[in-house]
Amino acid sequence: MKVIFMGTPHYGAIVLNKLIESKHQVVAVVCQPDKPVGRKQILTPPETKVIAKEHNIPVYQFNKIRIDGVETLKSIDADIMVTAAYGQILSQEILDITKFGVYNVHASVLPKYRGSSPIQWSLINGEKEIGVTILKTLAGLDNGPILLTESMPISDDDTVESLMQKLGEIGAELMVKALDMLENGKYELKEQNEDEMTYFPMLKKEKSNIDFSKTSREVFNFVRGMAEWPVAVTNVCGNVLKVYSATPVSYLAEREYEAGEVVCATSKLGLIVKCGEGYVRLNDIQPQSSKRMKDTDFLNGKKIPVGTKLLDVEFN
RNA sequence: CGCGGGGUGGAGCAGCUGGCAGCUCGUUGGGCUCAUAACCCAAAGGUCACGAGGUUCGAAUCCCGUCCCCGCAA
Repeated sequence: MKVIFMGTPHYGAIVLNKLIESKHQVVAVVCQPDKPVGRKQILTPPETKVIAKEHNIPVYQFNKIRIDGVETLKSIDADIMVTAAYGQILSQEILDITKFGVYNVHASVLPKYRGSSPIQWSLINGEKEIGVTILKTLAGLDNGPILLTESMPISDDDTVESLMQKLGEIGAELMVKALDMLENGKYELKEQNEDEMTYFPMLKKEKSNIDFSKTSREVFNFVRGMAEWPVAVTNVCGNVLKVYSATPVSYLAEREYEAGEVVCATSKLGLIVKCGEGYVRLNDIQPQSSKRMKDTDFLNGKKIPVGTKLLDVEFN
């Protein structure tokens, strides 16, 4: 089949690579415009664009696809459109352009975890399983009928990054399979059960404060779910501390501590904080105006008194 | 010229109202302990980002220029 691929970041790139390897033909790649990255604001092309160029596939980058993309897409001779983390909402007009319409790879077992950050939310909520769904895109949000689903367990070692990689690979295979099925006409679309639907919004920086009144396990999950972006934060003596990793630890405290109080801060043991239940060690952190480092390194240069209360960071 | 922080032994930092380069950790060697997230002793390791720059009797510290790193904002 002739496929128009729409996707932007790494997760999409995994799928794109697989499609290119398959017997199907990727006739065009659509991705978000190049974005200025970093302090230097260097224009950086999305990963999918780079791959497309390597394979001499035409690339299209629309500012607003529903407005400036329609005519172009219509002019491309394709059977189907495939989306994988594209980053823009498609209009009904676009959904109708190709014979088979649009199919999407979503990183959850729908109808659970609709929304843009299923991997992150699955981690934050402490799910034991996650998966990939191939669905037909309708006008609504991740609500189309399901073609294929595959689930996999989440382990304590998993991070947003590792899951993205694994799910990207699973999703890539499923998508190729889906294209085969569609081409052969042997497939069945199953409507989603709206009663079982759950939806989670985009993550926000304003909601990145760690709530230490939760259990150490919940803090651990929150931190790893946020680790890629926007990164969990807490306020240490007036300074923002980004936390990339917090692991539950057992600790013998000399006295009772409140949730959010520093229980131990030595360069041997690390930075240990009391939670609503149990303790966590903030072992991979980034102090304000500084680089990412281990807690033990941080404590070599900075002394934090035991009993210091970690507060919320205020965002303006 | 978006705003701000910073470049000091392997790591993280202090020193910056000029005057012998310091702290915590790591490393190496030795000691103690049934044992340790423990402790004791000793050692190695730095042209203080760069500039045959400026000021000075003297600069890590003050001035000038350059480069690099980081946070915020996007």
